[in-house]
Amino acid sequence: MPELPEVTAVQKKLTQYIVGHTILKVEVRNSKIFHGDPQSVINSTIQRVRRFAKVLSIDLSNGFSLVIHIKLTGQIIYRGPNLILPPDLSSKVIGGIPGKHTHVIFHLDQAGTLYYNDMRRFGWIKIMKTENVETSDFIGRLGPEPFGELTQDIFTKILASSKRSVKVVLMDQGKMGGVGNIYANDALWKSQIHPSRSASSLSVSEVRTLYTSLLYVLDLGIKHGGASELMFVTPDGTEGSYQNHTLVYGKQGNVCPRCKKVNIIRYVLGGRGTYICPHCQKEK
DNA sequence: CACTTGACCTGTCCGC
DNA sequence: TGCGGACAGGTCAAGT
Repeated sequence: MPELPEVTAVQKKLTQYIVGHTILKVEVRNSKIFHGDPQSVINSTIQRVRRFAKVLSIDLSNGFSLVIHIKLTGQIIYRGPNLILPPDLSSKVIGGIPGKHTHVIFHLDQAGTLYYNDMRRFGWIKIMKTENVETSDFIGRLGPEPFGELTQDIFTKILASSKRSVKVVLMDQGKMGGVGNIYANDALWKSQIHPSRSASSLSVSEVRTLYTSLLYVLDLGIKHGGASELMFVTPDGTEGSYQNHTLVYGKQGNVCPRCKKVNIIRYVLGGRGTYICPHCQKEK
């Protein structure tokens, strides 16, 4: 699911394919997910693609930006003269490109096309002034990011200030930006910390271990190009491979890869699937 | 104010 | 074979 590593993979591919290209025409097929006047981006050139936690900002030459949150099933697919979706990945794009889940199409120069596909329509695209992106509704409220402002010291303060379960705090975008369910589960397993424990109850050494583990699994995710769960693909149709390397996420019933004594179990915490080794991760 | 739960969606999977 | 229900999880609004 699109978390920091997945959105990073999209950002890299978009940068590679669309920077320098000009938007000639915008087709909005579903106005519910598109906010702003499409006319305001016509004939502008794509300058850069930034990422804020799980959100992308495509900055244009005319002072506007396209801010995109792909949520769970959003796909940004690029097709150019020499770059089409590999046929074997068509099953990853439910409904086809363009198809019943294609909500916005950007026609670029040099015969390039950018499709926004989103089966569950949770994602959104907003047009706003580039100067307002960082203080906008969602982005302005984001907490510090791993590999960014989230130092171990700040991480320690965040956990100490909340009685909520540590997993919920890791995934709270207002506390820290970019961590979702897959990497929260894996970081906690690697740290041998039970996800339901109160964040403020962690010892100094546990917090240190968790910080290191979080950066480790996120970095591993980035190296694998993200996890292609829930139809995640990058703009050229390539998939990430972290789903084949998860530590506990989705592994219920498998023996714990560390202690090899008991099986990984799944339970629900904060309304989300949560995976632990009951032997390695004690609740108290 | 801190925190929890349900809603938003639709394709897939499972049991009957 | 078909159908109903559970499930997937990022975020927000409504609830405790």
